Amino acid sequence: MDRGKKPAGIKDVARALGISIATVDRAFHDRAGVNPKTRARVLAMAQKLNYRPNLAARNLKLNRRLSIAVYLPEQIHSFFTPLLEGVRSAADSVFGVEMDVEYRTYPRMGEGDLALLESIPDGRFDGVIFTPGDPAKSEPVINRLSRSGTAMVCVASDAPHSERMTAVSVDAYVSGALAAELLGHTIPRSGSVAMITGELHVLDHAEKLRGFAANLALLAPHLSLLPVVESHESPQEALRQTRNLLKRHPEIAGIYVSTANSLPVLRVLEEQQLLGKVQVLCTDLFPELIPLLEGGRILATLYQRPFAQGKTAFEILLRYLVERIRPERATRLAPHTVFRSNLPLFADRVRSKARVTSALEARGA
Amino acid sequence: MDRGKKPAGIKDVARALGISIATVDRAFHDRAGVNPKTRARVLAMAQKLNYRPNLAARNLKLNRRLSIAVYLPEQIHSFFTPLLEGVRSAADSVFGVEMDVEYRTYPRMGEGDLALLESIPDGRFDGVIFTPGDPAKSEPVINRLSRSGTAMVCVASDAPHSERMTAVSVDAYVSGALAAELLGHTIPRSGSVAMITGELHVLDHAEKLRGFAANLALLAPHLSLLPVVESHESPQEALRQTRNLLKRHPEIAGIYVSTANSLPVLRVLEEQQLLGKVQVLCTDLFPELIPLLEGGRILATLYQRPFAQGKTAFEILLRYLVERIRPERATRLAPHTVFRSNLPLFADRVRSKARVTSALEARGA
DNA sequence: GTAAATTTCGGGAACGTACCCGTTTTTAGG
DNA sequence: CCTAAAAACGGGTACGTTCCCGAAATTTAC
Repeated sequence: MDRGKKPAGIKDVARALGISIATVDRAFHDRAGVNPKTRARVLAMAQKLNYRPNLAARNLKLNRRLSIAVYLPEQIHSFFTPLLEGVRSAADSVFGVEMDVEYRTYPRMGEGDLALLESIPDGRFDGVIFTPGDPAKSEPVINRLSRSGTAMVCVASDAPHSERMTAVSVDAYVSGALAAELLGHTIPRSGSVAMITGELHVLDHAEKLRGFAANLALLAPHLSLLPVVESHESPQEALRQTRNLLKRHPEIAGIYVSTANSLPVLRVLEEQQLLGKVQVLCTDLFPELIPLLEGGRILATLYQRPFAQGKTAFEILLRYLVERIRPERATRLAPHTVFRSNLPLFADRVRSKARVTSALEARGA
Repeated sequence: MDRGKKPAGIKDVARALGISIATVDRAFHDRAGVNPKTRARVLAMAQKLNYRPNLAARNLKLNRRLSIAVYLPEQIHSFFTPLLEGVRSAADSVFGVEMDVEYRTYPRMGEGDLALLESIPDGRFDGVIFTPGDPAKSEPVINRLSRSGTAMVCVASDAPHSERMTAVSVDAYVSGALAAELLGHTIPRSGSVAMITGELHVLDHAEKLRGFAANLALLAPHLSLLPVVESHESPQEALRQTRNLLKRHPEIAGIYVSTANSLPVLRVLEEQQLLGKVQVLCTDLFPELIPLLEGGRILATLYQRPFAQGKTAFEILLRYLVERIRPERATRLAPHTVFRSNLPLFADRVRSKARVTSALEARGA
């Protein structure tokens, strides 16, 4: 069906003024070689006739191809797989823009990401979506590429002091704050709570701690915060530290695990028969967590919506590349609080774990 | 920047086989007049050369224009304004597809929506996004338009027994379930809770009740559910009913208001000095709710994410119109649980209330 | 005043695809 | 084996835009 009068094209404007198409084109694009008066007349007529450039024709003629790189870690699988799917989903639903997307992965954050970024020559890509492992060390590369005109988009993590164009992530402070408020609401009597995190020198984790501590004091004054436990994302370390924590504070009323690596902590709680007695808040969602939520063994998990992060990052990047609309310095998504009752809405996507392939791919769109 | 080798075009395939472009085109489109063997060779070569149709060229040649209607109520303002913004946002970020979008609004659900739909001639639009007021009464129009080839997309509400293509809304059952679980977690002692809804013959509200009742029994057996209160979306009725409720059950421990029209209920609670003592859960987010959440007077609100609903609905519709990808029968979004601590992430969008204009608009994209 | 330099403009090709129309090849029928 | 009909295929144009190149108009220089 193609009802609806088509808006005026460049040749309609030319005909209305009795001038050539070439001149109208020059006027529209502020190119040299057109009399200022003529230009004014053209613009006025364009306005009057409601001129709309036919983007299909423009793209065809210009034949511009966007070149985009997506470099992500494979670990943590349950997080970066859906994130990548989000990027793909957004990339797949682009029509009318020719582009090549190069997907690459590396084992885990901090292992090879820097080398991968550094291998990008100036001007090779129009945009790069990536997760900065060590923000400080990444800065030089990010700045170099940014200055060479490559739009750098951080996702899941951030390098705020670099010259990246924008960053998409979940608001970490709010995650921490939410955890504090939830524990405050669900632990009626006074008691003490603990936070188990990954590495505090990772910005996100530090932010979560800030949010947690501040809001615990504010919204749950009956709860006291024990010293933070850093697991350094190591299962052994997490096991040891958690056992230590529980030995020294057997009366603990709540635990907030602010990293997705929560399984070791949960195992210790399980073996000490504390699951269900201690209020536990986790981070992110993966298959092992589902039965625990369903059984009410843990209160909730703060889902960082990797799919939405990937999708959003790509949309923002594309919008900039096509329309030169500069995004905000950062986009902070709201985490989803997943309880037992709303779990079914999230569990489906998590259960179907697609594999991350390290292949080099390209697609047109 | 336009690095990246362009994929094979139709003429590359033709040249590789030593045949004409026209024949390749016929083969690709299953048109008559091509030898089956030739067709097979063409398809094989296309595969081998990684043929990708240039959508810009195709669109230019076909010159198809999509015609889309978006018919929404103005009331409830705080909900449908962002919903419309979501639609607009999605429509604005479409490149390479020429389309006309006709936005129209009517005062409130049930007032004029049916007439508006009925006024659409067969084949006038490729797709329609709308909110069915009375599902049963809307069915005939929806079916007529659907059969005539118009993709009908329900948003915010649904007409599940009609032949609409798909529907986008928040999962109402889960909303109710979530409310039950939250009250269960935050009310430690046994007590009774009430649900105040709009109209139970509206599918959404009935679903919320189902979810609430079922999960209250399951997850919060210490709470008993009082008879449901129907406010019929009338402020006077809501005031009267709420006063009545509180008089008969002064010991009430929690209230779940499952309609966005929660202000009358809150006013009664305020005047009886119960705000902060009774756990209150609301629905949706509007300016008046913000200070109440900030002050901890109400526990949380179940935000139905109108912006996301609008955006999603448009994306799904466009995807179908362009790529003929049929969506699921329905898309159920997860409501956001907005507490005091994560309120800032939502409050901004709510505070800036853009006006809904009833103008007829068109835009190219 | 004329020639040269400069500005302003128009003609026309090309981007990759779809499709009309005319030409060639194959098949059927006697 | 010839003819006619049908099937298979190729040439060429158009979609709306961009942009090169050359022509025309205008300004500048002497």
